[in-house]
Amino acid sequence: MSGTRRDPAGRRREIVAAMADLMCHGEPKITHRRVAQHAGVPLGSTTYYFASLDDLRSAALEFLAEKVDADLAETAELLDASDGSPETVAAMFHDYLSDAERVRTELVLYSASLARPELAVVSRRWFSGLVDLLSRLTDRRTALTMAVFVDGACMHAALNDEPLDLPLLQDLTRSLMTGTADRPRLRAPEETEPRTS
Amino acid sequence: MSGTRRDPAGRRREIVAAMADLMCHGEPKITHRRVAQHAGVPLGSTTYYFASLDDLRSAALEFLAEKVDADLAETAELLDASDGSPETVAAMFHDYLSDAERVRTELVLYSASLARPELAVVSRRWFSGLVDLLSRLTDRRTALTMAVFVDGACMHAALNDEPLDLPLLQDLTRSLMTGTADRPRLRAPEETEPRTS
Amino acid sequence: MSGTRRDPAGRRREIVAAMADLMCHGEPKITHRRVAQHAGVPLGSTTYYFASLDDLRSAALEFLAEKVDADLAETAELLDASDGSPETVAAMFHDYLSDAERVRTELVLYSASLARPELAVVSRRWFSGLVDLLSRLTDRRTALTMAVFVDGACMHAALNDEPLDLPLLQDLTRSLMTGTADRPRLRAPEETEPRTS
Amino acid sequence: MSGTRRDPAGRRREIVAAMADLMCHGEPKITHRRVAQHAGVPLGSTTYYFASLDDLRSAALEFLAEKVDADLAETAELLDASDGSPETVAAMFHDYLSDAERVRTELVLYSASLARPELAVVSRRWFSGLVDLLSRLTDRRTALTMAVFVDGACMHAALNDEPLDLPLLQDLTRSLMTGTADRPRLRAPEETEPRTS
DNA sequence: TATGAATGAGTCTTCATTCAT
DNA sequence: GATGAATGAAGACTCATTCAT
Repeated sequence: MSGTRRDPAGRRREIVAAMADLMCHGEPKITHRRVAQHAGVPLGSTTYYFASLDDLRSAALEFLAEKVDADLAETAELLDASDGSPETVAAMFHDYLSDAERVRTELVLYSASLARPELAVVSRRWFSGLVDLLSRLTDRRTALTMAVFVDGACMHAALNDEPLDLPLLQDLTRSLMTGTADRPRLRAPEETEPRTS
Repeated sequence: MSGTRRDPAGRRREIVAAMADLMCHGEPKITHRRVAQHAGVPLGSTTYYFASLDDLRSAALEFLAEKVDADLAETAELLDASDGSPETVAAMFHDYLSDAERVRTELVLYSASLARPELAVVSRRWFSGLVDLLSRLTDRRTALTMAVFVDGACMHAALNDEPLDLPLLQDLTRSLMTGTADRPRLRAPEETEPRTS
Repeated sequence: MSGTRRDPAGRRREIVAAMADLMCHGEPKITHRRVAQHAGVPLGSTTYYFASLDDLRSAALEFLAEKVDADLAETAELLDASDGSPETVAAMFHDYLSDAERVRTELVLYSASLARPELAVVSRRWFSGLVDLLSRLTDRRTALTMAVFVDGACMHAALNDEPLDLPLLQDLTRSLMTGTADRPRLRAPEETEPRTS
Repeated sequence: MSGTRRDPAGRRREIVAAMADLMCHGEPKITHRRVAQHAGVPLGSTTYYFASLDDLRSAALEFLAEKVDADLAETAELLDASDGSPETVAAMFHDYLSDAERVRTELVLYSASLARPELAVVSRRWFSGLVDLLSRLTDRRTALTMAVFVDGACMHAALNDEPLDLPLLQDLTRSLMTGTADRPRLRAPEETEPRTS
């Protein structure tokens, strides 16, 4: 009955989580009232725990960054327990991209960096964390390439509400990790139009 | 009488461009006054030409979409005039990613899509336009893969204020387009700790 | 019917005057709403014309300072047209102190200087203006003394809602300006208690 | 257990003193938090000891009034122990006016009276106390005149952060108490522009 | 047509006050 | 008895929008 009240840390976290959630859903007009309502706390609480709405926003972004770190760590474990084959990696990518929430989080983090340069640090941490992770499987340069691709796949997933299909991811990882594609892909520009020449 | 005045269409466009510019720079609080100031027009103009701020915002996004289309068309021409080799394509990517403004525009368009689903159409148009473009060079599936990578590279460029380096882009395009990498990249997990040599 | 509206300067002045009036009456809690109500204008007007409540307060103090200057100038004219005798000066003091509004204004100006050192300039201008004025009648040192006394008399009048009585003012001016009192005033401390010793 | 705690009366007094101090320094926005911080006590204490902020404010003004009374009493003693000569009185005035804190206190008390008529009682008590005091040295009417002057000198000191110079005070007290100035001070208006000499 | 004065709705923020602990 | 978490009322301030000119 009273467990909920008088739990400063918990309440604070609830508010932050609510703000983060709204941000990840692209809410265009986030106000104290909206956050309070979403968190199920009275208006005053949002201002009691945070000196300004901007502070709350910062806390939420930090919160998201931690979530990203946690995801990264979790993925690292899975990776270590796996065989590290392109197929497995592709499957993990697919799983990752299937989590709409997570995918949006990344987009939010990225676009927030635009307006607030100090946030770029967080986004870059995510990115370099991913590169580090992939470096366990391949050389650093390829890991970087793969990470860039994953970012693009995130955008794509955020935009289409579904991840790229698994076979494509498999092809890509195989191609990048082994340097061997299953078939030649070059096509001359002319080829596009004419059939019979 | 001076030529600058009495050009309704021009003034309207100035306002739209100002709004678009502010949006691309991540301005957090865009108001009529801010846009008017940025465009160098009186406050009243912004409300005279647009029924609401939201209308103006929509016009700006349309404006950006057109810009994207124009970029796409321009790139298409360049591509047609080129030899279509992976190196050339990589160079074009590099050029494209070097334009910070453009790269930001894409990120803005993407994150705006999050908040306003109707915009996802615009973003998807950009993406499929890119795929169509690349399809002139390779099969549709590879083109899709490349487009995803370009999106990722855009995010990366927006975040780091500089594009990925050209060699990496070259490796990637070559790898995807020819299915041939210059060297094997797979590294077995075991390899990290050599057993018997 | 429309003369009142669309008169920016006039409306601005109304608001300033309302604020000044409230300040002079020692209103403890001056808010936008209170000023708006007192000036008979809508709430928005008070924020439209002044970037902040503090700006409005500053404008009001400037307004009061101008009023003080005007009073000073007016008094100067009266003084020039007078015979400059102590009696006349005393009478003018009495008139001055009889204006409750004016007397309060001075107190407000003084106490505002406490909280906002930049206002001390205004208060000092009033004071030195008074000294200059009195310097036309007597030496500067005596003028200073008289000005200090007038300040004290202002405080007294503000506190008691009525000026010091005329005879006292006459005695004082005569005493200071001529250096001649009508009777000796020294009384030995012992004299207070014992009658017969 | 350390002696500092468990001293309700002492803590109460600390809070009151902190409030009084803030008031005397012209703090524009006095809140519970501000007082608590200034007094070095927890926020709760300020509401625990005083039913409302207004109560606390009243207590502080009472506190200041007592301080004024104490000053008055102390001055009375000094006066009784002195020779009561104008020079001595002037020196005492000078001492009094040299205490910036005290001088501000009076101004605060006066201006507070404006907003809260019930405080005028306190201010008048100070003033009549001063008159009583000076009445031990001279007739009541002159004492009143001197008290008014001292009030003016307080304003002047508060505004300039330093008291009037001693010689001026000496001249004034001598002039008022003996009715004898060291030199004639009248200057005829004509004198400004000499006619025929 | 074009502009800026005008206004009130809505937001952030502060804070007196209450009250669980 | 003391304290700080908690909250809603209230104020400063912003600004979209309206409208007189």
